[in-house]
Amino acid sequence: MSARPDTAPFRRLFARFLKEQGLPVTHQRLAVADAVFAAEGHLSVDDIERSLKDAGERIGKATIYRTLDLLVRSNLVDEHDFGEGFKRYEHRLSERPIHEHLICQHCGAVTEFESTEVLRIEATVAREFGFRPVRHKLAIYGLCAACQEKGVTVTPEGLTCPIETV
Amino acid sequence: MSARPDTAPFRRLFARFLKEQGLPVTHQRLAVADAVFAAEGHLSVDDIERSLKDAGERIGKATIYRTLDLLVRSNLVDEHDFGEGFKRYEHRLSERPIHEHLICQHCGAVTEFESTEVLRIEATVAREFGFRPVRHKLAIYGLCAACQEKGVTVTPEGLTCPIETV
DNA sequence: CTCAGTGCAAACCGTTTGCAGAACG
DNA sequence: CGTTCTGCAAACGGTTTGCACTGAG
Repeated sequence: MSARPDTAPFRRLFARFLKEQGLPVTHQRLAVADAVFAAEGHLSVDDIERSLKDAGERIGKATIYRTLDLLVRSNLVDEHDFGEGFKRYEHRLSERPIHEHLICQHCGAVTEFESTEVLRIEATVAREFGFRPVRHKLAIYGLCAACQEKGVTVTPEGLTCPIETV
Repeated sequence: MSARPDTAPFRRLFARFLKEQGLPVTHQRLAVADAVFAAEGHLSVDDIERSLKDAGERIGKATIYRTLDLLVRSNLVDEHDFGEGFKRYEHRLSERPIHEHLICQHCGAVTEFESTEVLRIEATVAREFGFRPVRHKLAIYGLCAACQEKGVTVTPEGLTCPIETV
């Protein structure tokens, strides 16, 4: 349970970004950044708020949202939407700079994986459509191994394929 | 401008789905289904509401949302979230049953493309993580060809990579 | 006739914004 | 000290829900 890496270097990076943009380096901004950098998973705003409260910080939700916007703009943090009705945030300082997500539709577990094939797809669309890719999001939804072992199955209730159109 | 395919067969499919589920086949449900089947692009709820109003239908927003839920459950319609703060809906009756999206960050244009490589990626994660893929979403964000020709460029304001972590 | 569906409006909930007071530079 | 930020609370906007009424079966 010693998974608390030193966040100081990351905090310093964020401070540098703020200075470059001519923005004040406030205690609250550093505290929010710390909360995100210290965590490993995909954090909701509620997660961050709780983490700050546990750390004894008294920071309003509005400030958290405003700081997350800065963190995303600084490229130090990625914003995700896993279709839960709210956003999640993940720092980019792991050893997996580009990765995709596997989302279990039953338990909600999120697994990360890397795929160089997506880069090939990007290159293909660049060639074929003249599109200049900047960023991509690949999410695969399904059942994780643990849920399959528990005997969970997806219950299809829709019309079955192939669709007869006549 | 004759892009108005016959929606009757699709409407019949949806009616069949409703009957299979023991749900009443109402005028409103068929009207919403028609509006989605008749359109080609990725529709917002506002688009659908407007289309229904233009067709002389007086259908409340709540009914549109409730019917879209049924259409998605029937597998006749896909739900998308392109990060605009609301959902978009697209019927599945085109000749591109599985396709991915190219989203221009400047003009918002959405282009569809097919990629068999994503299926290979799905197979890989199935093998590697024991994950059973059901559905995926791949969206590539960047600049479309038209915007590039207009001289639009992405203005990076964040810290530049690679990130020095010390 | 009965029960589910519809329309309306209010509730919901994550997120954004306006403003008086606090803090960075 | 001026400008920007912060916290609070109210506003916002897409979506959902409660309820009296309508309509499908």
